[in-house]
Amino acid sequence: MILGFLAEGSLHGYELRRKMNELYGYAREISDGSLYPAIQRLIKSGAVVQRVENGRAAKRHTLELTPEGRTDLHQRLRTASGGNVTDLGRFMVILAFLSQLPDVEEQHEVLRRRLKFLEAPASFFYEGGRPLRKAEIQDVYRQGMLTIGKAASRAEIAWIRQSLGIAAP
Amino acid sequence: MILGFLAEGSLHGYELRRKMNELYGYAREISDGSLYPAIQRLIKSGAVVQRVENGRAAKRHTLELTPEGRTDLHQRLRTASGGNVTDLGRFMVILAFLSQLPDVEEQHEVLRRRLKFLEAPASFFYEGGRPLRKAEIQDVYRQGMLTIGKAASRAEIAWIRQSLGIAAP
DNA sequence: ACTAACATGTAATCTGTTACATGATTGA
DNA sequence: TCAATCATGTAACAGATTACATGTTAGT
Repeated sequence: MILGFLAEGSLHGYELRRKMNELYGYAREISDGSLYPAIQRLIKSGAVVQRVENGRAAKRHTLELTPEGRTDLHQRLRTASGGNVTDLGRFMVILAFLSQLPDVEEQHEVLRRRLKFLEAPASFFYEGGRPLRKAEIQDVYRQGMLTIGKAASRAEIAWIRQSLGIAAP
Repeated sequence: MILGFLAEGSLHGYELRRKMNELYGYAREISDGSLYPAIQRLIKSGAVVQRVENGRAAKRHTLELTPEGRTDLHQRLRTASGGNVTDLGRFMVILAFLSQLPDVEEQHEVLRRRLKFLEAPASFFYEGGRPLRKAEIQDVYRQGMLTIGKAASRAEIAWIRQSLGIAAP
């Protein structure tokens, strides 16, 4: 997220935190204690440079992405896998910055990985390795989980197919 | 999750991990290094007791929920808030065990908190504190985020309203 | 004068991740 | 006999959370 937002333009930490909280805060609030150490790690790795602005009385550290930082971002987007693809919240973060990947074919490759996950038979509950279907579950809230998951999945599959230019089967 | 699964019956760690991975593994894989220390913390807090089974050659520790553990689970479900309500993945875990709450009115109160969140105007991107609508966003993938989010939200609102016995507005 | 928002950090503690470490059982 | 699965843990390291710590600016 830090690399993604900085790829759109230089920011200082406070603005960055606000944007990060808007994008992801519904899932997990970004606190000072996690943001500033994360920025320091990126500075240490050479992905970000910090310039202290003198224009204001209050010290204000403008953060700028280096060419290495941009390469790092591209690599992270290109190789998105695991939870970054299967968890909706984390995939949304990938989606928010996917346009930063210069090659459209690489963008589509990421979408295809998400599509593959969505199209695989899945449940939250299994019996002998086999995903349980709604009719096999007694609990109303667990039935609801499948109802909700199915609706979300259908909508997303339709959108991805359309984005990739694939006809609905 | 540990308290929830143990509320349905005693299990040993390995089975517990499998069930946890089925329910939540799409988002984050449960590893031994996080599960076993978590179990030890629950034993220390008195929520869980461990009985070593002698029936098998391989040592097998059956985990059982104590009455205090059950009270703990109920309290966690009853007071679910923040990310546990706003993050879909975490809310799903709440939903999976919500029937464990003895009072139906308390179950509904949790659903109402989720409904309130879903019905509030929200986006992933804001301008001057105001959520941006799809038409105001240029990036196709960010438009997709809103498309997906809206569809998922609509389906979930409909299901919760139906569960609560509220007519569609 | 006071409050909210702006602005940046550190310290102690807790938790998660990854790799290591061990051993039994079951089926090919 | 070999591999997969069952079964339980620890150790080193990385990262997150919470509280602490400080100071400015703009509006009422």
